[in-house]
Amino acid sequence: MLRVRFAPSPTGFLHIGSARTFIFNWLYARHGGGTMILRIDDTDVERNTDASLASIFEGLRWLDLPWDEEYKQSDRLGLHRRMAEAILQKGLAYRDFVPPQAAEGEKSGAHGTWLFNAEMREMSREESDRRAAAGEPFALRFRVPRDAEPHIRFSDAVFGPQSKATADIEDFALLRSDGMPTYHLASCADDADLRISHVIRGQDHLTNTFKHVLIFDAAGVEPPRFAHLPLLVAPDGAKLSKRRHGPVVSVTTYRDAGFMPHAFVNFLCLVGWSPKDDREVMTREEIIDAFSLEGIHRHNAVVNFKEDDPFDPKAVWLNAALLRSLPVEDLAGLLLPFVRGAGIAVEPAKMAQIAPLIRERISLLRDALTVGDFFFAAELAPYGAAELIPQKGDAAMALRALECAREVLPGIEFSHDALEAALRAAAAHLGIKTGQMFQPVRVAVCGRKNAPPLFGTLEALGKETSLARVGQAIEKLKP
RNA sequence: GGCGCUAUCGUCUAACGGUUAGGACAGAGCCCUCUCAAGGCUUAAAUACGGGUUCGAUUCCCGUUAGCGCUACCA
Repeated sequence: MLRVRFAPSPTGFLHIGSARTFIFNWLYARHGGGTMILRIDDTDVERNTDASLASIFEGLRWLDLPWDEEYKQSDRLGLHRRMAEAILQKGLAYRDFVPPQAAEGEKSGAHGTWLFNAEMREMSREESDRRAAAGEPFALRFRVPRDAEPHIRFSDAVFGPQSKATADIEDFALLRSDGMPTYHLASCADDADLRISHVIRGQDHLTNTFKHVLIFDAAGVEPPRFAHLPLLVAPDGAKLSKRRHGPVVSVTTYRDAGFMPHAFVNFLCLVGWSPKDDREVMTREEIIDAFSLEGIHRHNAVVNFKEDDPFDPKAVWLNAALLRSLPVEDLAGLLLPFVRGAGIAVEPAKMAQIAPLIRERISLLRDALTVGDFFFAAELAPYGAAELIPQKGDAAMALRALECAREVLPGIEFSHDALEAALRAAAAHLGIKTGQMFQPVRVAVCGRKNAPPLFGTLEALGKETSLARVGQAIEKLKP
């Protein structure tokens, strides 16, 4: 039975590297007809926050990749302690009574890797039991079998055969002196209990895996299969971090800018994994179908964001491509809450008229606010009269064009075809090029030179607004 | 410091040991066109370095360099 899990710790917002780990797990589960489990690894009571937990759920729900089962480690502490106790009873762990601060000093003096405190490791069972019974606090440490087991080996589905000398593995903690399990213990105990078949996680856990293999062995459990993912890094090569890179790496930043969940998923898939052919724009089903652990890379990948632009250009392009492929009525529905969220009152019918005009001009949903600002604003942003002057023309030509427009527009139906016919006729009547006719009108109604196609724009704006803006433009041009 | 991992265009990536080292994004140019886009075409751009093995190495091995990760009673 294929069972995978994503196990975030609620110590910050959901960042894109974590999101990718979730996505890869989800894809692997769906590809193999398995079960996707969400497990909150909240054994670090000191650093957990409710806000973080909320942010993680918010981000994951937005991805729209539903999971099948959900657990929280803090509900399962009994299980963790039972496993710790079993390992202790087998003599494969021992109590360490050295207070954390004192241990710190001892380790910093060590050359190479600190391995263990001999006094604690070799303490008699009687003394250990007596001190524990007396209530003296202790951490439980794993007794790494350096003599019996010179090497620990496992085969990683991505990185291949892995081996490490036990002489290089320290006696790591299983239980803290407050009785809480450490990540290593809790993670392994839960993976075993939840019958996780594949652990797919970040490469930062690759070297931890030797410890985990040790724990599984000590517990007498067959370890799951491991697959480690290369890390997502910043353009300077540093691991993506919440602290250093801030909200640019938060999933909610993408959501709030108007990424489509699937475009975001599509982008993240392509970073660190490849379908091995030239496909890039893929549907969810295509990705599920193509997904395999063999397609995952072994080197870190850069998310190409900048100071002034937090989004990788490819992610933006993927999103733009997805928006363009949407039926216009769907796009209008997506745009509506974005525009309204900016405090602009707009009716669905009007949004439906605007959507096809801006759809090839926006990459993110929020771009509608800038690309289509003149549709939403009652008053146009100030612009210079010079903007109204067409190519190879002058102010007089602009004025004639606008006055002609003011004359013919009131008498026609404001539909695309009627507008086009009227304005082309006007150009012919004035003896100027169509562009020289259209450009002053465009600037008059949009307030800038670069804008969506004119006739549809006039239609969406309506007769009243269009004529008012043409009138204002004429005023600008009058001496 | 110790241990581990990695290395193809600016970025994401493809290439049974034999390819003019392919694609995409971003860039440049041209076309289309009422502007801007979108679309089409064209273009520039890479195997980190040094040794092997081999008839032949981006591909296999070793070394160097660089980067990253772990080295917590964090996860």
